[in-house]
Amino acid sequence: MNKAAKTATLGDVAARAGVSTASVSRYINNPDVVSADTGQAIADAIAETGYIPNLLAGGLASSKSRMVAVLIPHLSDSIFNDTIEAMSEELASAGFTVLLGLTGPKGERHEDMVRASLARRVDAIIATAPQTQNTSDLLGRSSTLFIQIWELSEETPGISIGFSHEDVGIDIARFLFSRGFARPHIVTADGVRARKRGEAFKQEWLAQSGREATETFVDIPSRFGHARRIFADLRRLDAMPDVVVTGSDYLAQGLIIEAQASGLKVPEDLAVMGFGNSSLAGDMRPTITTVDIDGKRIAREAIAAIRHASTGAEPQASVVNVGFRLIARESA
Amino acid sequence: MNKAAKTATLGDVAARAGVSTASVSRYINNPDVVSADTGQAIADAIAETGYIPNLLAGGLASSKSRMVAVLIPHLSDSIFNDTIEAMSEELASAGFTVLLGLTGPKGERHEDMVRASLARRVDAIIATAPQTQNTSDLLGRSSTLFIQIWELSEETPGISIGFSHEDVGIDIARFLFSRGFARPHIVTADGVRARKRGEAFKQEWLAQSGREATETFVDIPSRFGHARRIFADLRRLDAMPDVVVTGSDYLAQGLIIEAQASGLKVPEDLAVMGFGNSSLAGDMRPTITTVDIDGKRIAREAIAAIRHASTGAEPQASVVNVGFRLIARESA
DNA sequence: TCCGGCGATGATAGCGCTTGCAAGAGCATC
DNA sequence: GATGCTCTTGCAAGCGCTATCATCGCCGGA
Repeated sequence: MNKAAKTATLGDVAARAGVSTASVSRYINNPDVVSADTGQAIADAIAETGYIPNLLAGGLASSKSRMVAVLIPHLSDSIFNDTIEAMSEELASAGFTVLLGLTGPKGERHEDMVRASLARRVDAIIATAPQTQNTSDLLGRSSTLFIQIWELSEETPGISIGFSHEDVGIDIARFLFSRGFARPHIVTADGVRARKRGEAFKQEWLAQSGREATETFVDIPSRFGHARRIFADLRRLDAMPDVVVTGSDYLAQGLIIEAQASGLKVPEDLAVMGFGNSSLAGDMRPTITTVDIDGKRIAREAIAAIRHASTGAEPQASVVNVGFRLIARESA
Repeated sequence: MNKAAKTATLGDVAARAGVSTASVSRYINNPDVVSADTGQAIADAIAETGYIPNLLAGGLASSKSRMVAVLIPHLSDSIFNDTIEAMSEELASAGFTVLLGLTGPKGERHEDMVRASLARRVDAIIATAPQTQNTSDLLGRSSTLFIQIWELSEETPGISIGFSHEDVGIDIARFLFSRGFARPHIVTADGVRARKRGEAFKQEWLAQSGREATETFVDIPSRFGHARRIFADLRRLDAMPDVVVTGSDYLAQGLIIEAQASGLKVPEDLAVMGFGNSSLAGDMRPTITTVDIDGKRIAREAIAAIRHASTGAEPQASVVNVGFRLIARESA
């Protein structure tokens, strides 16, 4: 192993196999188009030289980078993690490389990340946040596919794959009402989606029960660490709610722990609803009633869209609704 | 916004600014080397054309991609998340793009990811897993910088930035002994690092107390969901331990919850030690005694190493010990 | 006045790959 | 035996940028 030796190039492989670089390139990208004999010769040459394709060069030449940017707010306690994990695995097995962009809890760095992604000439940008005015300008100019996930948005250019947050709010309201709860309190994170769920929930609750639900706001994201303060706020309410609706399983878990620590029983004294069906939800004591989002499905739809776009065909359905599932467990 | 228009290139900007492409390139990569006048002209031209550099082309030409691959086992319930988050932010602000590679809990896809990273000609690969025989061959041939984090490894080529897992085991043993615990039980994940901590812990405990610690093994990674089974196992032991040592705060949290659910008080009836100082550790009830790893520090050291290597200088210190800090809280 | 030196700029040869185009080979058809 | 296909292959022109080298003023010192 001569460490100083320059890495082998397509040309080296071609020379060794006694064919043209074009054939080697064809073999690598689509083995079937070369004859069996040359194919074998090339395969041998690749093995002997330890050739590793240079995808920078390949991307430049073909103007297809086979890279996809995944933009999310943050990593820890994130309700997106399961989706991102599924996304990353599906993308990898489809031959795409994932560029990770953390945009900050409030999307402070969203535009920077979009810009960086465009500079890398990614084939698509998958983001949990919508396009902003600035980013649409950028994207419009480059015609890069923009896929917004966890959302159904008709307005934004590009496609969106997700579910209706309004419907989630409505379903939760109906579910809790049917379970006989009387004084729900909703903890809404300071973001568009959570607000949509919150509004829909409150309206539907009013429609069902004729009474108003109470509400608290928290900084985005809804995380475990917020629970102490929120629980303390709850205790200060005129009437303690009988169920609290949260925007993430992490926060739900936190509230359950706080409630128990102060002697309340969950769900008897206080019930709690989560959101996201993170892996912890089914393992918590009590298990957490929550809303499941099918991350794998979102990932597959996203890849299908990327594939479709790369054929040059006209964009098809620009809004894909993957739905959600309310999972009734012990906590509410 | 003419969507069909080809994206502007360096040449377009140069033409518009009335300078050569070389000058534009210089301006972009190092604004100071061009005169103020041309600089201004170029800046205007860039703004007018909406130019976004093509980093694929740039990387090809300079053979510096300014991309760094970050390879981790998985995303959810991961003790690495805080480190990765820090890493990603530091890298982004240093102008690097992060390639995310999920290698699978047992590193099933480690080699694939290394190969993909090399094909992208990343400037460095940062991984939590060590090089394997196959990957060293690959890396040796390409002379790409390999940085192993969360580990101190003299053997592997490349550099490693982390801490001594043996020392962690020893410190935990001493700490628990000094707190007066008598029957520790250690839950060891099925991975090299956890084993190192486990062995060191057991030896040191024996040395301190003259008695053996009991041990259980779990599948890697140590996650929240394992807690039920482990706790059940604990109850079946001849003598219930008075403290259990885990490999992650998630698992520790799970055990605390199980213990409480079955009527035990933590730490009075059963104490629990975590590992990693994830954000939840300080917010749990009771707060979790754990070991803190300075993720930001690891990130900064990694970037320093990448910077150093890119100057072409000889590799400096190949093992950087960032240490760790045992944080005594309520759970043990 | 002349020359060395220096800062700023342009011309240009690649970086390693992809792909349209053309050409050669093999073969069935009439 | 000529014609027209299909299947493989090679040639060569880029893809958009960086970096080396040469050039051109211009200033200070001799």
